[in-house]
Amino acid sequence: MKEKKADIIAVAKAARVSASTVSRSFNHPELVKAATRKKIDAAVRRLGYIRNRAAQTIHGIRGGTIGLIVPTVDHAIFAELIQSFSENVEEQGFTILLASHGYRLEREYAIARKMLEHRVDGMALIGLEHSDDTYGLLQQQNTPTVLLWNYSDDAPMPCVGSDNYLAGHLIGEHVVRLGHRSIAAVFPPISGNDRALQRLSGVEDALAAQGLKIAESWRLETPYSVSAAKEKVTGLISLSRRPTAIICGNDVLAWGALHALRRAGVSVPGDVTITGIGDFHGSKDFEPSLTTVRIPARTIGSKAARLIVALISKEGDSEIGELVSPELLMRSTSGPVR
Amino acid sequence: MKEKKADIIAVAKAARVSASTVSRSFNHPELVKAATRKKIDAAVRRLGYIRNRAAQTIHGIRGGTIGLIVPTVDHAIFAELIQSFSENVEEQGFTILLASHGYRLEREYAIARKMLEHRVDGMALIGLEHSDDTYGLLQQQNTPTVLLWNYSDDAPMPCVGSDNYLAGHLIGEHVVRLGHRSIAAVFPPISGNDRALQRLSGVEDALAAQGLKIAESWRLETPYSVSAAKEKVTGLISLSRRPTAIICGNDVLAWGALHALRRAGVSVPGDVTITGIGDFHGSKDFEPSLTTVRIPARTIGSKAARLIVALISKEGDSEIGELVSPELLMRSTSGPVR
DNA sequence: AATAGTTTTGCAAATGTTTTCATTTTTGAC
DNA sequence: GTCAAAAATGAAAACATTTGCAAAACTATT
Repeated sequence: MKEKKADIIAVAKAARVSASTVSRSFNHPELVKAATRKKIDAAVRRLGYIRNRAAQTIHGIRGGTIGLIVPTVDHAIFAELIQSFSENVEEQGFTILLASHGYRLEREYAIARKMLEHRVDGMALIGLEHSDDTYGLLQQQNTPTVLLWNYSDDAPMPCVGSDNYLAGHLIGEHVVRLGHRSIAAVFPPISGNDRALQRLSGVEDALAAQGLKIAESWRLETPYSVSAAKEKVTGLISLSRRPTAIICGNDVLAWGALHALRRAGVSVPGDVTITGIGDFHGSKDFEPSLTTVRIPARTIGSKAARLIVALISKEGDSEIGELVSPELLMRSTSGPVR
Repeated sequence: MKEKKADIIAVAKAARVSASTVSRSFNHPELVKAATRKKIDAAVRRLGYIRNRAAQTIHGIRGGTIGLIVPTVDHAIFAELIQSFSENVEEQGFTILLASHGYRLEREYAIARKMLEHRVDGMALIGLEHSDDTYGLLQQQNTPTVLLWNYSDDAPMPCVGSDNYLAGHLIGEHVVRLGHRSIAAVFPPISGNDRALQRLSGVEDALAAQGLKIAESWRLETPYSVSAAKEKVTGLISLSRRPTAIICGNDVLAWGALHALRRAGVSVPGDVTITGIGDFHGSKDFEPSLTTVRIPARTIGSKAARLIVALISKEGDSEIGELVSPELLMRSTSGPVR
């Protein structure tokens, strides 16, 4: 265990060539004679040599890492996005450096800094809402960056995502069009979460267009979890006056609502309409299947991956991002008010 | 945009000290006079300097990264584990380098190699089943490594996880104890997935202890998804002879089964008993609530984080890992055969 | 005001690579 | 068998840091 790990010089000695040749054999194999390459490969194998990326990064060579900062990994919503993004980025030879900030924007700044210390080739953040420090840092270091999940024309950086305001608007419109007037909303906390805020605004505006408004007592805020939503909704429907529709900020909350109603023996959509946003895995196959707005996480992930790689390699800041539209999916949990 | 990024020498010049002092001010602040430190900090801020970890890694200094390779991020099961692991590891100042291999063990080897090139301080892998190459590589480089999710006394490396065989056994036992004799199983593909294999063996052994066996036609293999499971189970219950219990390899599959039965109007647990394994978010609040075996992902994540950090800092390979026991949770989807 | 400690700093070497440029070796044509 | 051109290799400088050691600058003591 004492013998230090092999470095390029050890390999060179073992193969009876110079270090330069070994280096070349790795980075520009076409410049070294096949026979020599073979000797080197053998030596590499024999010594268990593993090149040191850190040492090459020092020469301004790209390290092949992309920093990805998410609020949390543990949401169906992000898990799918992360998977798709990382899959696509790995295909291009990059590895991702992942961290989560738990919806605390100062943490995000600290993490971004640390990733920059590691000299990531690019960065990806969730949402458009970030501290000025974070934006400043990224701009000043001019690190290729993409903003995921949300799209806006006047975002300060290239972004790939959906229009969350529109998503909210679509679902709000759908619900009022069904004739609902007594409408409740169940949303996650909106601080540090522009996605949720925009969805809610979209819903509110859609209702307002018909002169409707969500009563204060029907506007529930709950953490992202089936269990919290179920509890809140159970409380909601035990009230004397009960809404005929409950618009949920995302599918997980809608699942919670659905379970609450089932438990209480309230029929969906007969008595109450439930809607989600997101179209997560499982929503389509829920019984009854969930009416929601599709926000295609996989598509966003892969487009974002393509964009960041382009940004990194071409240094062309021409690209401004991409909007992938949300789509209303009318399924079985929504129906006309009776 | 043309001016190259500030390096330590630029900072030194700006602060009118030597590079060594700047370096010290970062790494051993107690060795430099407060006033000097202040000058340096000011210069750092003014120039927007960000230290280059790559350059220090070269000096054998720990880079503060831990490689984490998972089959996929996009499973409730792993999302929770990853979140917990990364959270805890970040608290200790580490960042994780994440990649997924999609259940292909050769990919895992390639990824591990790449992470080693990045000189990660430690590695974490899912499960105990890995290619010999991977094990060899890690051993030979003697990189601190922990195996997550699965625990076995005679694992070749420290592991933190649950006993998946036992989990399967517990649920199998529970089901036969309820009097079921016609039992079906719905499991994910077991290739490259020792967790699933062990669970299945546990179930089978528990049944075998009572002389029971799962009929070939009742042994369903489905990808990890609500929708696939729902479809398979829908097929299963349309058969002329129908099982009285369906044991699912994990909670997601159980959800699919539950939806299938609901759809078909089959009562649970009246007509059919359903069980899961995992106790994912949402299983408790499902209606009816899912009988399953709890495998505490968060606990595993945090214990593993603690272990890998200990391994990295102390180099003490004393630690051998930790078993966190699975626990049977009898809820509402299982009942006596009628 | 001189001395002995102590605290701060700077110099230079070291780290593991890549790359430029020069040198050596090989090849092909005559 | 020569010679020029082409191909392959090596030497040394460069990259952004850290660190051991020695020098310089302070403090405290007399």
